Amino acid sequence: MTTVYDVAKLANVSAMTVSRALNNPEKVSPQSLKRVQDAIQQLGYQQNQAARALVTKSTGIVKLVMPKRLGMSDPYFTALFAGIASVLSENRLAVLIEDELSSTIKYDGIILTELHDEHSYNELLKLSTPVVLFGKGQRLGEMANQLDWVDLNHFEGAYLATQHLLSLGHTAIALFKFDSNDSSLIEREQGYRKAMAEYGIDVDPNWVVSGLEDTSYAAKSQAIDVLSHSAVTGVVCTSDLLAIGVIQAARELNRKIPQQLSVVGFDGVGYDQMCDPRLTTLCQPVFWIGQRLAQLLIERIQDKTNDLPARHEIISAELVVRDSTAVK
Amino acid sequence: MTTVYDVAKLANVSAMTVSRALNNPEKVSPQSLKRVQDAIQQLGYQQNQAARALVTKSTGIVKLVMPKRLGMSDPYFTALFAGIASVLSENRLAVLIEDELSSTIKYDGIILTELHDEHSYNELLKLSTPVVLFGKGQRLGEMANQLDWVDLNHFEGAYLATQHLLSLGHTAIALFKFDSNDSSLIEREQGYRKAMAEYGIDVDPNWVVSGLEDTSYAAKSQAIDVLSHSAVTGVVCTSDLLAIGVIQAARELNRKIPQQLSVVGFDGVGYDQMCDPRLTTLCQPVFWIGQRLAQLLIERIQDKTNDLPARHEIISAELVVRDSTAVK
DNA sequence: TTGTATGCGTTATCAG
DNA sequence: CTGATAACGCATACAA
Repeated sequence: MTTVYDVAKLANVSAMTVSRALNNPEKVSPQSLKRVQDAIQQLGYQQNQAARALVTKSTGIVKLVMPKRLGMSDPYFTALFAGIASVLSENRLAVLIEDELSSTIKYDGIILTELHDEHSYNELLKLSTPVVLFGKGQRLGEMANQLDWVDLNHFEGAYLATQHLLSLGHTAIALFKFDSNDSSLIEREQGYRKAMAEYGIDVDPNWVVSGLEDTSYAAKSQAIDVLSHSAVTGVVCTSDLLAIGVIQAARELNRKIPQQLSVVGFDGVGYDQMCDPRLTTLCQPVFWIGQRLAQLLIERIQDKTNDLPARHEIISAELVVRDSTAVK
Repeated sequence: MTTVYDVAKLANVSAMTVSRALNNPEKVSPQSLKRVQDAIQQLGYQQNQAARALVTKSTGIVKLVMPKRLGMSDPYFTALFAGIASVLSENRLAVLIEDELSSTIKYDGIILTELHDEHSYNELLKLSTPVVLFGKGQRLGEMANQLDWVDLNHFEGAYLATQHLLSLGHTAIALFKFDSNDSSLIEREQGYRKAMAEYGIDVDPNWVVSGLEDTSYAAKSQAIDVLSHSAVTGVVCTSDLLAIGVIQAARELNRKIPQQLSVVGFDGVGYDQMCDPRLTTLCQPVFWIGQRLAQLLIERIQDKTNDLPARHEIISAELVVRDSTAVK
């Protein structure tokens, strides 16, 4: 293994100059710099991260805690990961994925996609490491506001989806919610209700279907029920999977989409692409969200002053109108 | 930060004994061991990986090179990753994901899910690190046989899928292949042809549709063409996405599934779950494949003798019969 | 601008 | 079975 000393010898400088050339090139004379760089080239020298970490107490590694349910092959988190990784690798940081907080591997910062409870939060504080949350971490209450986070504008998203159907002349609009004790779903329901209220429509309790598993089958069986027993002509779903289930139900009931029933999905990652007819959906910029998560973390890692305030970013989703919605 | 010296002082032993207690407990007297363990408990001591890595030249990190196209949110690779991570974390190894071979972070071993060419292979040899391939790495030719790999039995899979349709009385069976210069698709076609030959059926060239993008839309438009101009009653697809496209085409042509057309998918990860009717598919044990990849790598990392032969595992997929296939 | 001495926390070596 | 010492490769502090 070639070390700074090998490089130093070849470049006719001291090891220190090599180190500087690597970390603070501006503090080295152009001539020395050039000689060092040539030597590095020639020897194919690579910094030893372990030695560097030992003395700088930094690792070049960012830890990403993915939700446990990720194992169930979710395109959403794959896209999120891709966004995170893209920014991190630009900054020469590696991503380390684990499904729990504790581990023996050290890291410079951590991105949490799911913060279960106060217990996790306390562990987090013990680590005293830069951290960014995906989602408001609402279950932490006030504590979450002291941390950086990036979240989707769930309220606005559902509002836009509902307004889209309303503007097409629909009035009997159902909401299909999958089960989650995450506040994001509460906000989506609020967005739906806000839009309905603005159009002066009383929401029939039967229109709001909640507690669903997030699968097309769960949505399908519920949708068959709702569509058979009510005059609903539009459905807002909180995921594309649910929307696909509703479309399957409509097919079984011989309701044409979009002529007799309009359906809006939510997420726009993966599943919407394979729906027939093409799904109108609220498309989340998941890749971008991942990038922002990474960017905020990097800023915090690089912040020496330690007085960076907590930053909170709320990102908008965009309604992509395709073939599953039409005028009533 | 507490170090071995802190622990040593508290346990009334030397730092060396602490180190031994951690790495070779059997070489320490039971009394000392107990005192050290207690001290570790009490102080909440954690090994400094960087320092350890510096001297042992090991990192506790396994690198996983995912295909670049992963960014496109593919449930297949998410499942594969989950399998890999499960085994690795059991062995206190962390997973580091990157999309290219080179990086400054050191690692103990590497799992490659996509080996592009000889160039990559040469880089690999320079690293002289334990490596396991996902897939035969056929494009490396002979070289691949010197490496460990795990692959699916593509031939058998396609053979089983085709045989299933044949046993249901179908004779005009099409094959939908997505575009890939990977040998796995060649093998799948061979499996299809073998089954057809065994039933004494001549394959009509029009039945074999290749060069498709791996999307439901690509399959749909092609399928409309094929189904309109031939007497095909069964379709074997090389992915679930293609199968979904074929089903969409059938719907558009008013062909009932499975009464008028039987369709078999391939993969059984993610997309098959949301198909209507439920998709008969060749289900790959992707999670298990991931686990095997990790296991082989760990064995190679732990192998001191350095004379472990290259191991090659070929894993079978299982035909899961659901509602998209029926007797002719 | 450059170089020297020193230490980061751990384990290998070798002596006891 | 145990301990003293050196070394891993790099960067910080200080001196030149």
